[in-house]
Amino acid sequence: MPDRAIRPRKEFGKTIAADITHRLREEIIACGLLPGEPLRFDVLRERFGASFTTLREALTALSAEGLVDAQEQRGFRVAPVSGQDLVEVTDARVLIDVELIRRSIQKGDDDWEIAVISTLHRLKRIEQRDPEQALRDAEWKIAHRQFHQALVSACGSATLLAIRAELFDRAERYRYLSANFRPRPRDKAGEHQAIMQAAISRNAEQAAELIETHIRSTADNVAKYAGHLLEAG
Amino acid sequence: MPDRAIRPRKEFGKTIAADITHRLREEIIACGLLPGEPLRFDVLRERFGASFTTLREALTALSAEGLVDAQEQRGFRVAPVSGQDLVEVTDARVLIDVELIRRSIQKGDDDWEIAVISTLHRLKRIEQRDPEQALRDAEWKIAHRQFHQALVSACGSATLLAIRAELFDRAERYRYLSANFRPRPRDKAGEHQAIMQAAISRNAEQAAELIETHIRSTADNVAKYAGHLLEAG
DNA sequence: CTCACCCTTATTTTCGAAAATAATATCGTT
DNA sequence: AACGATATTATTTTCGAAAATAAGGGTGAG
Repeated sequence: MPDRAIRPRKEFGKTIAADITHRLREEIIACGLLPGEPLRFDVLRERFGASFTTLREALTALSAEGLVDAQEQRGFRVAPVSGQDLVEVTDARVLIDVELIRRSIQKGDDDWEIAVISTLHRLKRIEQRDPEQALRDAEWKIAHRQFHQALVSACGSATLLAIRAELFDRAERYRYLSANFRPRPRDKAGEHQAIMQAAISRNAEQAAELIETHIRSTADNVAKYAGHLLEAG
Repeated sequence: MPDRAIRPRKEFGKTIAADITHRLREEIIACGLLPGEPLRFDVLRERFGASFTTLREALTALSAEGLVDAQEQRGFRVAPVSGQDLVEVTDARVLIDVELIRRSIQKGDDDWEIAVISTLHRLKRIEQRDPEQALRDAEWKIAHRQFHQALVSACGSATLLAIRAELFDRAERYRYLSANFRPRPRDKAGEHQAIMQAAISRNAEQAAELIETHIRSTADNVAKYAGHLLEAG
């Protein structure tokens, strides 16, 4: 494996640019890079071991996703957060997720049901197995994302799924941002269970209602306990 | 104006990359670059007079907008078209535009009404003034875009407006693609007039219905008269 | 004749130097 | 001291050469 020696870092994607895009996205979502923080090339160059132009390509891609803010001739910075933005992202997510879960419930086949059930199962196992938080969080967040992804995966529109994925990422960043300030959520396990049951029993109206409540209550929680972070910038 | 001599091409945006992104977007939408066509750097370099990396940045941005297809290690090509994609874009547009026009009707102030009325007025003037087609088309398309933009501009969500704009561009490309094959549309002027009236009189339900019909009938027309172009790619 | 392999060519991808621009500090004038 | 103009520094942006990768072509073994 001589490649490994020559170019150690290329875990995701075939090109370095795609890899860096992926790593930067993860860091921004997890607030390892804080909202509003300037993204200077010198710093990024050292941190990610890539050249100006490769970094520039990654930042341009993330700019289109709404995670990075490009200020022409004055560089890039992590996209700032705000109460207004949180409201917009939440509203857009409700609009799209509600529609997509309706379509998935209408079109979903056996494989879809299996995906919904198994991703929820994994999520619950993680919640039960390890009441610790540190290790749990990363794994839980992946499982959580996959469950919600599975719910809408049968909607039939790659276009809307791509838009949904971007909005999910933007919302996830707010959850990370507020994670240290808000208490553990009330009964998320119960909510997920109810959503799964409504979906599998093909009760579109109930599933739509539950999803909307789920998304909005999470956002409300963020706003309630991290409101002080949303207007400073 | 010494800048002009040193760097002739920078009409849009402050950076060359932003300018090229803009010009490439226009050409792809207008099908000056055809769906599926490979975008080789040698060719683009000569055509746009920019370097590899600058072009790469532009292509990356357009890739995120769905107008360019990035194939890792194998370059870029104009995003292909298909019947499935047309259906998805149309569906997504209906979902979002219908919602945004409802919100605009609820929130729109005097300035919004003025924008709707005046953009429609301009559109009608162009239609009446110059029954020629060649010159009309470019101008008409701009006015048409601005009218539809005005209708939803008061919705209050920059997030959803950005998503809407991307979908509009993708749909516009299909209209260009089919322009040479389909007859002049039936009564677009009448449809626009009706939409404006419903909006101004704050009849949200009627406006929503008219917009949906408007979007779907345009897409149907494209599929009907340019169907043969949609599966070759 | 077919297929796998290596070699050659075409193309993309990455890099760091150099140019362009913005930010900051310095200085002279009022 | 306050202000504006100018020089200095910091940072971004652009470029084309060089490295990496894919595509194409030919050769020989089976």
